[in-house]
Amino acid sequence: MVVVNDFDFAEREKYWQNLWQEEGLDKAAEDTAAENYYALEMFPYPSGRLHMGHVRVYSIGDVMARFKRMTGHNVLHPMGWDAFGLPAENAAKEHGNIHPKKWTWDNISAMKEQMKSLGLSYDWDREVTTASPDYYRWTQWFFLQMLKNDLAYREEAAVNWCPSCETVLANEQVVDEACERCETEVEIKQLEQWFLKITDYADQLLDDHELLEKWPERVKMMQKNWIGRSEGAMIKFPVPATGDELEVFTTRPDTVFGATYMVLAPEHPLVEKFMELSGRKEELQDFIARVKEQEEEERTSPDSEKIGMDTGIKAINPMNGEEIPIFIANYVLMGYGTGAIMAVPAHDQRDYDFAVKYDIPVRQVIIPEGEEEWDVAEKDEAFEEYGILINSDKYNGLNSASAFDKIVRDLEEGGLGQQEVNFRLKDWLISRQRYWGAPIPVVYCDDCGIVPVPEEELPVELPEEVELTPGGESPLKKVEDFVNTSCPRCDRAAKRETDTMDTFVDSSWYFLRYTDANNDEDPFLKEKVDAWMPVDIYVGGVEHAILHLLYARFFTKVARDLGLTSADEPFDHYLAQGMVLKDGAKMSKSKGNVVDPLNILEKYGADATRLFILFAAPPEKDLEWSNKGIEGLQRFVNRVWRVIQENLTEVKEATGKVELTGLSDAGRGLYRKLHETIKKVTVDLAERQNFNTAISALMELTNEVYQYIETEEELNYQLLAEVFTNKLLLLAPFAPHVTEELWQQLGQEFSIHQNSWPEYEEEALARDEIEIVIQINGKVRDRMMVSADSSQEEVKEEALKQDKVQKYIGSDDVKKVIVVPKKLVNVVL
RNA sequence: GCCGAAGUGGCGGAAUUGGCAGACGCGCCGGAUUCAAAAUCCGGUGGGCGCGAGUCUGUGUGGGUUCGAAUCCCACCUUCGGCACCA
Repeated sequence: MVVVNDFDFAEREKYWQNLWQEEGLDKAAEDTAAENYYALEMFPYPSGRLHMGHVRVYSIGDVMARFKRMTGHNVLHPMGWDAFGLPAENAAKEHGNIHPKKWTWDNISAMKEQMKSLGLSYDWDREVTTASPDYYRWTQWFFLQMLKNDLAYREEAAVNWCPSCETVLANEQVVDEACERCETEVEIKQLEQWFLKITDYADQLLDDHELLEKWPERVKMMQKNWIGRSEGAMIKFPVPATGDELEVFTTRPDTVFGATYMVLAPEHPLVEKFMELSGRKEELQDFIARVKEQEEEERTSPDSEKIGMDTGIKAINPMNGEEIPIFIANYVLMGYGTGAIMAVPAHDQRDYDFAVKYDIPVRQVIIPEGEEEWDVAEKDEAFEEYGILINSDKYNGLNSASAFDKIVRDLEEGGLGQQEVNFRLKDWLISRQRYWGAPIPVVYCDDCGIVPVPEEELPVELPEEVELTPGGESPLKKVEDFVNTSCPRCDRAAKRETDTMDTFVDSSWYFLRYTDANNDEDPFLKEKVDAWMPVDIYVGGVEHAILHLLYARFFTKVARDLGLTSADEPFDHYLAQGMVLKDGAKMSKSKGNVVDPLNILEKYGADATRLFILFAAPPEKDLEWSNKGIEGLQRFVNRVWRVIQENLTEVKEATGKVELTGLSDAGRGLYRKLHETIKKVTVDLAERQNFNTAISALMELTNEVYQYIETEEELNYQLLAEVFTNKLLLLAPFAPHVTEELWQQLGQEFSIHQNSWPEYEEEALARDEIEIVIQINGKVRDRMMVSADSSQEEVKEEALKQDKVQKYIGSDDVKKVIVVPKKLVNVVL
């Protein structure tokens, strides 16, 4: 027996990584006849250290990229850096004099090295860094295009303020009233800020989910909930006392005859005017102050008590001319609809509770359709379903749906309302009072107002000399050289915008830039972007389901409407990969359960690490890290290695193609297993992205090779040569280093990664005899071998002849026999 | 409250179209090798009863459809995720 050493991953992995890089194996070609394939993983924030979550996403993406290269595709597999953001500023503050720029670039080079040591096959010629002026120049350019097309605007609004990050946040970045980054509770402030009009695209973002067949349903559902489309009507209620018209949004115009009062949110613009007229100004002021003191959470919880106060002012119901009181109450929010409602206590439980409390009339206008009866007064509960109209004048007897249409039509004719769709989604607040971001390229001129920086003057570069002191304003405000400029329009002294852009803006278009990453004339050429877009597979964490993925979809649609690309959607297939857990919890410093990939790579090597993280769970599920588990995969690598070492000389000498007819039974079995494995791994990669089952199939094949070698008297080295080379090809996307090494040892030409993916032979899969399971009354009782071409009738008869079957039948009657071809026979007694 | 996903051995997971439940790996048990160990190789491993051939039982719970259900239907429980006084 030959004594062999295990694969020396520490030395050989590095060797191959360098060689691949020198040979430029991973570069995407352009204008080839091959079909393009764009494999992308969410680019990281350059924190300086890779974590296990990174190892997982990038391993998944790399397998897909390598697999597609082998199946003859021209693959674009780029990487870059989401390099703007707060951690760089915080690090600068904490570690004294490190400039965010230096910190960021140092981290990038460190992480790049770590990625290389994982054997990831990126085309580094297309690397993008969002914090680099030649990238953010185009981020600013995008902003200017949006400004030009009324998709960017500045407005005063109630916004979320994170006191710890000292900046405003978009709604998407607030989770449970706290900052998504630092979990500090946000404050609501009235401030003037920059917004992007994502609401203009609300309908498209919703409707085009239909195009996204290869997206997880739950992600589309989350976006759907977030966008929150509801159909209804805008109705105007005249207020004779002031001459105003009070606009409300309702999804139930069919219940308009049941409106017995109106409610304004305390922040509603008409509140002030109504208070003056009410004659009870002070009481109302006290009340509003009380509501505003309530914590946001308390105020917006469905369980909290509804409180309100009558203003004494009346509105007129436009449908029946009835005069109804206007209340101010805590349960109506300024942030949704118009901040005012028509209250229909009989058909809305909240209004019902309020009406009972304040002794307001309840008028039922809908009754259930059909048998059921529902009297609101009797049940002491609102009836919220659709039904048949009553007490509604000429609309009586109609069902809700047709009453909805008729009432809306009549309102429209009278100029008193119209059909309307309302969204929960709000415009995207993108300005940030931070230094380390792309400056918003506008100038404020006393005479000309807001003036965009001319495109040829881009980028508006971030000044390097800056003092990062706290204060709640952009640090750029204090950089006089930056702030003081001249107006591009009138040339008089003017001031620059000092806010920078949300980093999610940077990441909303980076996948477009990769397609033409080094273009310094344009963000990208249309022909290049169209050659690659949409991304064929996009891999990343589901924590971005709403944030990044919604913004990226929005940007792509804007780019399309600007004529920059033909793509409607950025990502054809989104693979939402699960988290990497340790001891059942997300790895975190505070829990002390962090496993550092660098230690793991050092101890087990890149191949074993990649294999384990792909094997331990299907990609979309959370994965429990296990040090024992990775040892198992290292064992597998060495099993593959060892069996080839032990037979290397003979296998290298064996030439020629295996002849099916010349094989022994055991050889035939191994040959079949090889082709079954080719089929299985191909389907798992191409159709299911189930890397775990693909790897287990390769383990089975390896086990079978060991079986064959142990049991077969005279080894067929030709067969083994064919099994080994094909197995290495199948394993290459998962474990690129050890397969390359073995490939070379077998005397094959560099590089295995430039070889074609193996194809299975139908005839190798064929069997002369197949095993048939025999069930009696659905329970497995026996099995038998039959010739593969037996007819159903023959199988049935053969089954009934079996001793065991006869024993079970005994004296009973056989009622029925079910034959499933090539699988089983079920005898029903 | 509304919407969605999931629940399978000691553990991670497999079963792709309604057809042998538990592939593969971890762990554990046994054997070979060794002076001994590590490593490696081989075998066993859902639970109950049985010396055994066997046999009963088993995919969150309870029903149902079917010759046959982890898979389909109904009801429920649990966990996770999204939205939530949204008018």
